Amino acid sequence: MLDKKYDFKEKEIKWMNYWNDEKIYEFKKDQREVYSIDTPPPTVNGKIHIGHIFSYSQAEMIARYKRLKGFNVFYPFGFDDNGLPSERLVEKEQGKKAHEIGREEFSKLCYDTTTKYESDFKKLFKRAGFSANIDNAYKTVSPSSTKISQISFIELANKGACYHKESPALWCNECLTSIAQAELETKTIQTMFNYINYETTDGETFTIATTRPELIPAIVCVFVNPEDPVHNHLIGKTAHIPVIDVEVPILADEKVAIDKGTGVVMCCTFGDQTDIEWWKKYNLPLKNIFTNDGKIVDSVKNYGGLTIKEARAKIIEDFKEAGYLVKQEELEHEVQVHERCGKEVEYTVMNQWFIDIMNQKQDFIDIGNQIKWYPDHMHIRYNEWVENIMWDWCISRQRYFGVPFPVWYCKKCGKVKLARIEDLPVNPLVDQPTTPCECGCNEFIPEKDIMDTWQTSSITPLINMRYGEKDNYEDILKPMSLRCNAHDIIRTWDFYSIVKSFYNFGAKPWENVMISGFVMANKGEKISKSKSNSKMEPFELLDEYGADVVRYWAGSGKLGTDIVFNDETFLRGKKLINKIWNVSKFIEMHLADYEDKEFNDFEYIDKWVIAKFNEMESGFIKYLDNYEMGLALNHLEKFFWNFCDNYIEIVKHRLYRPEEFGDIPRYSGQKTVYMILYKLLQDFSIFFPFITEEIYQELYHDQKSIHLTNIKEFDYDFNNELINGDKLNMIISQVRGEKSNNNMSVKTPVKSLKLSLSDELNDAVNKAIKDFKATLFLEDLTINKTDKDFVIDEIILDLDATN
RNA sequence: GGGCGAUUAGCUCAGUUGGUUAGAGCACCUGCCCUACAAGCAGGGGGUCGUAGGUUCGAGUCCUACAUCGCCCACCA
Repeated sequence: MLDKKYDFKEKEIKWMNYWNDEKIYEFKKDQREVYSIDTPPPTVNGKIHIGHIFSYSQAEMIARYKRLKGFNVFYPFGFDDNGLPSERLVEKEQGKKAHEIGREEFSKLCYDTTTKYESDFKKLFKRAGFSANIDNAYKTVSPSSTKISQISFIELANKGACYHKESPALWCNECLTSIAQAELETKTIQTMFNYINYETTDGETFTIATTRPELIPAIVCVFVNPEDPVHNHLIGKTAHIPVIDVEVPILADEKVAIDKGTGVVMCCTFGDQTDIEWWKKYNLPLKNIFTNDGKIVDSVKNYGGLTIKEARAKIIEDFKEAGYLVKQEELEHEVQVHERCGKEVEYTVMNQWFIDIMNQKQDFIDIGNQIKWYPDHMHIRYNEWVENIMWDWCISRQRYFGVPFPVWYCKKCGKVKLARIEDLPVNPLVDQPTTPCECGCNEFIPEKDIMDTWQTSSITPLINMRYGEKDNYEDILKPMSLRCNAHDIIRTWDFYSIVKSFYNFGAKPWENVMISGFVMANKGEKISKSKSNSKMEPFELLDEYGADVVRYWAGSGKLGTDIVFNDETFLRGKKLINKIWNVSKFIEMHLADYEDKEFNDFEYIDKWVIAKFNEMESGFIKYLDNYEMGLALNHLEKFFWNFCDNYIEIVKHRLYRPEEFGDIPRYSGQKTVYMILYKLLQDFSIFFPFITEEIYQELYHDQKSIHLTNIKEFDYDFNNELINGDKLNMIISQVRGEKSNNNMSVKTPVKSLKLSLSDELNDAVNKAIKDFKATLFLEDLTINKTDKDFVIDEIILDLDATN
């Protein structure tokens, strides 16, 4: 017997353990078609927020749907624990910077800390009813991931797709590492636009405008546009920069915007992207005046040793004092900052490893075109990113905790020495190459840098297929069926994965990409950036509402669309769960003597509701096939409430009173509720794995778990009853309305009802006459003919009846 | 400045390929404890579908322009 009230606290733990013990979701190769899901390994930075539940649940629902459809679902899980996010977490917890702790100890701390936080994530996802392989989660920093990551790297290097070069790169002087374009964010800052006078050596004064006067000591030339009538006569002259007392040439370039600032630009190596372009194009000298930790190098007179900000203030002061500062304007503009720390990025020139992006853009677009994107417009977003990218992918990081490059440099000739595949994984700081350099030298300098964390997380398809191992899944995971993630990492995870798949295999990594939205705390306020709000803490929500209700919220809404957190949706979910429980209790009550057997003598209303179910489920499946789990749920929910409020209200009389209606009509009702509840539970199990399991085990139990059953269409085709059954229900509804308008109970007897009906509807009413009369508490029915569907001519209520 | 999305009831949102009187939940109002459920049931009020044009027999839905909001990117001279 189902309990009077559903206690999610008790039941959810029970079924969580049951699924675990019985290995309900375990993957084993068999003859079934595989559906594989490449789910994002969460970044382990300590913060678990409701956004995790939201987008991960949506993919989880797809896993459950595909399982119900008969696929052998391969649903691995992992953690992205290497790299800067983990390092920053540890630095914060220790209150010390990595270099103060020391490389080895720091790495160990990172490993231990991430493992600790991962266990919280595992708990969370299990409690939320995730059917992924959580216990065997991979770590992107583990030896096996390291090995695969290094194999991938070596394959790229051997193909010439990956190169080592001294080149300008984006630099974060907070995190002390180079970074990639994808790791940038834009931030609006208030700054000062400074107008400063320079002079030509023949005595003409001209003005430049800059927001970054501290870069003046790095000036290498001045540019004007050759089309600029006011300034083009300066071209070819030499500019004298006061205060710092240097002379630089004045050159022409059409990229200078005449109407921006003063129309005269100084080029410093490097202040921005354009400076780098000009530096390459005109072969300009290099004046690297910043130290890696954001100070002016000592060799700069007067300013050496100052921080960038201090230098900015002092230079302005000096130019002002000398009379060269013409004016200052307040300016609000966007600057690029490092997404991990929010600090403005600089540029630096050093030896780095890069993956070729710029030469293969079209291939990346082509692969994007071979993948189906849900929703479709996210594909455009991907294309936009690829088209606008400006740098090769810098994968070197001057950090500690991550995958080491399997690389040494020959001490004698300097040549790059790659590790042999069979020797992987290697750590060049500890291990030595197993063969000498081509030049014969046996001494090597190890590569100290580690790889960008995306270099490894972009190969989750390879990690999932255990690439390079003997016992692998390459045959079933090339390509994987589905990649799912939120829209913030299209440009990183999705893009880089496509890059890697292109270089490693020359093929797409997945068939489909499903992009979920973001949870917003308020309109325009990302949850990850809002202050912690206990109302939205995942564990507290799970405690208060239970996993099924939390999943209801997560599964609502439209794919790819951001949602604002609101607790009305939780309330709605709570009501739905409660209703599922209650109607199941009702049905169980009437199945005490039920035996399932072949039966074809269904009552009219039973045929109608079976047809309604079929109609609903085909729409339901259509939504799910398009990864629209929110719309699918909505669709199912709508049917379900109608089923309870309309159909159950009709059939209950027949179920309660066989002496009045007969045993066979009662059996028809029993069979109908038995079959429909089974299918409803299956459909709902995608969203509510716990309560559906509880009811399923109590009432059906034909498999070890509802999550091992398959959905099949009803064999019955009762579509003929659809339209007139709906109309019959409209009549019932209107008569009930009449009672309600008279402030009477729905049980108020109807003394007399006069209807005019079409022939078809007349036929339907006759077939369902007993149900019809019982539902309305109708005593006397008169039917006339009409060419309309129906007209209610007269309703006489028994007004003396006590409510 | 470029790209994408959104704009529908007081609030949160549905509205499948254009087709009768535009839907749901919450909130509000009126009733109803009827042997599954008051976390419920039966009803009700409430919308010129962002603005202006256009295509069409017919537009919330298609086209054009504009406005507002959000996201991504570019813009550090």
